[in-house]
Amino acid sequence: MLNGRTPSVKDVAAAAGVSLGTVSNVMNRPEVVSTRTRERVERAMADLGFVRNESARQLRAGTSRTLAYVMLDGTNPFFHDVAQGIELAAEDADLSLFICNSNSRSSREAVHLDRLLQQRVQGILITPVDPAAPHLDELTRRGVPMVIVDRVRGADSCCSVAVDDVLGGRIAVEHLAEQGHTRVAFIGGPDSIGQVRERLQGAREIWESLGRDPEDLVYLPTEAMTVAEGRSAGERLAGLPVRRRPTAAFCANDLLALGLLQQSIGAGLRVPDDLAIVGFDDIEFAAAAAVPLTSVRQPRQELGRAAAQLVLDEATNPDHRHQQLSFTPELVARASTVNRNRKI
Amino acid sequence: MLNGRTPSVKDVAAAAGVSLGTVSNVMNRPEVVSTRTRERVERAMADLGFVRNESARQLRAGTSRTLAYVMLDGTNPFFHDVAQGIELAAEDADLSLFICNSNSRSSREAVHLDRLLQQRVQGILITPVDPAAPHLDELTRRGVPMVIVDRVRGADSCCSVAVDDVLGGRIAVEHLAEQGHTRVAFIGGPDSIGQVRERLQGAREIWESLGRDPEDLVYLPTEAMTVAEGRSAGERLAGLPVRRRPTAAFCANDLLALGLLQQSIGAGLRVPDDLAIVGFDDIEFAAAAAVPLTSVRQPRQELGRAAAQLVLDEATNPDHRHQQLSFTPELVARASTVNRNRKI
DNA sequence: TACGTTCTCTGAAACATTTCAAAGATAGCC
DNA sequence: GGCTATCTTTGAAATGTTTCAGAGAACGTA
Repeated sequence: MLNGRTPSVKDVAAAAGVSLGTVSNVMNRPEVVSTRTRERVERAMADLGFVRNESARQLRAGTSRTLAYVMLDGTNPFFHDVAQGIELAAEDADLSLFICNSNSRSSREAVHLDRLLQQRVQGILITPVDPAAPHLDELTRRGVPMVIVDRVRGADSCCSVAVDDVLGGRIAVEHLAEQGHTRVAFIGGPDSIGQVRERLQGAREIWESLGRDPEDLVYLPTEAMTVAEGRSAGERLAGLPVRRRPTAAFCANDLLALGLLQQSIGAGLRVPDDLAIVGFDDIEFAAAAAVPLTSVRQPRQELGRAAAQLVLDEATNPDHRHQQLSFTPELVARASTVNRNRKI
Repeated sequence: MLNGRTPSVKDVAAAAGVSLGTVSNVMNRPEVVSTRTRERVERAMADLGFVRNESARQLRAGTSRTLAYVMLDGTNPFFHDVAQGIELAAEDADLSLFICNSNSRSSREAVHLDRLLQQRVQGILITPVDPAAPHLDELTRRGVPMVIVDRVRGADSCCSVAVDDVLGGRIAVEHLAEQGHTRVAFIGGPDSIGQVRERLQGAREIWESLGRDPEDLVYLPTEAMTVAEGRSAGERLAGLPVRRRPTAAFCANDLLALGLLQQSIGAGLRVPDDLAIVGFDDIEFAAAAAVPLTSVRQPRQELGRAAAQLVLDEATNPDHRHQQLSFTPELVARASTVNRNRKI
């Protein structure tokens, strides 16, 4: 009767001598079926090796059991930590998580979103290439719950979860100023990235409020936020005339900072004595660097978890209101800025 | 007529004044429909904002458009590179990739597999916690194409893709011997992990074939393959009496090596002069470490790509034969073992 | 005009599940 | 035994797509 097919509820029903509806009840409302019947059905399922067909379930029920996260850059561990936070929240809600990676390409992002729409996922979490991209509006227009992660978006068109990047920039540079540095580099880019702009803004704000000369906060733009770009920024830094050369650098993320650190040590500089370095994100490899990296910590997992909760609220709560959650970053001082052998 | 529902083929058909079948043809066999009609249908789709319901498609067509990868450890960038390779191959075949993370927990792995079975994915790629786990047999018994990545499995029960770990162990230790080291540590564990055993075996083989005393190859077992365990192994290493203390360490992966590197430098050792270090995997952060890490490179993306091709072959080719692909690892020598200021 | 070919299009059946009104069984009570 | 209330089970309808046999139209040819 089965001839090789994978068994369906119908087969289970036949084997257990009950109707389709009863088998469905055993799966979805076990409390309404008598213990005896339930056991017989469960037995039949096990014997036949029945596995529920999720497509059919979803088609009829109209609702999927998955969330999706479209991450921006798979090579940055930061996003994996965010994903891990989402995964934990999804697990609690008994949902699966679909992880996609746009690799900073807007076209790839659009392809992923289209497919997720086809899958009718319950909600989409995304760290977009460009928060203003029209394909994001498309989602909200369709009514798909969406939360922007680690970016913000104008108006209250959707929920978002981020860290106060201006504050992050302030505390990083404040820390460097406290360590006695009078000329500081800001490394990051391209400045189409909102975070870069805001971290720089925070850096400038605190710098000026400390009464320092704006000229002494040197902006070294990069093409991307990668280790390789960090190294190249290090070379440019080394190329500056000594009088103009900063004694400390604030990098817009940890990958840049690690690249800078590597290049500097390779060039014979002592960190932090010749060059102090602050990163951003506090990824695991920051602490594990040979000179452990001072960094502005974002609560990565917490970010993901909060985002997941917002998207679930939007999906299930009829009087959901969009929120823009902002977390507070925190400075983690390590050896790349603080020299233990020197009293400050 | 739509009252808020998301539009279906039926709505498109009505709007374009054609039948259901024609709309379906426009999507799946555009060549059989006349240009005029096709354009009218496409117009209607765009106007209504039609998005195909993947569940219904899959239910009827009986086949999904997704592959899945169950990775072992989301904190190790190695697996993300493998995933990236799979993703590229999937993209070529116009499939989506579902990435799950078992976090080295067998129970979590089983949950993911069960869900993937429900989704009727086309094939499963997996780096299993335990290649002998019965829930893997279950998959093959059900006829779901499966490929083991970075592990091997007895017999020819399924395809697998891996690197020759014994060889990897040999070339790592051979390199250290060439650099003049006469006492070497092997750091890795637990030895329930096949890789650890094989890399150690390779190390021992070459060591003995070079006529060295087995006593001089010191095995320092670890609890896990993490940065933290690498640091702790460093402490144990430092605790050995000087006469017994190795001057070089071969770590079973790069995370261990990075931890060891960090601990060693923190303790004032010079790398490689006081301690040379070789890692395994050649993750991106290996090259980016402050003392760039010598490592045994696995072709990570290639591994993923090959695995995806095997699983697709199994899914589509009726006379598919299981294969055990083995890639050749390659030593990448960097500053953690080779001192530029010293002639060898 | 009649006929065969080729090109388009149609509409009903099938996929595996959930849902729900209603039927049936069981038990308690007078 | 008859009645009601409660607990179980049933079976048909519905979900949105693909498939496919066959109906129609258009066209060239004899």
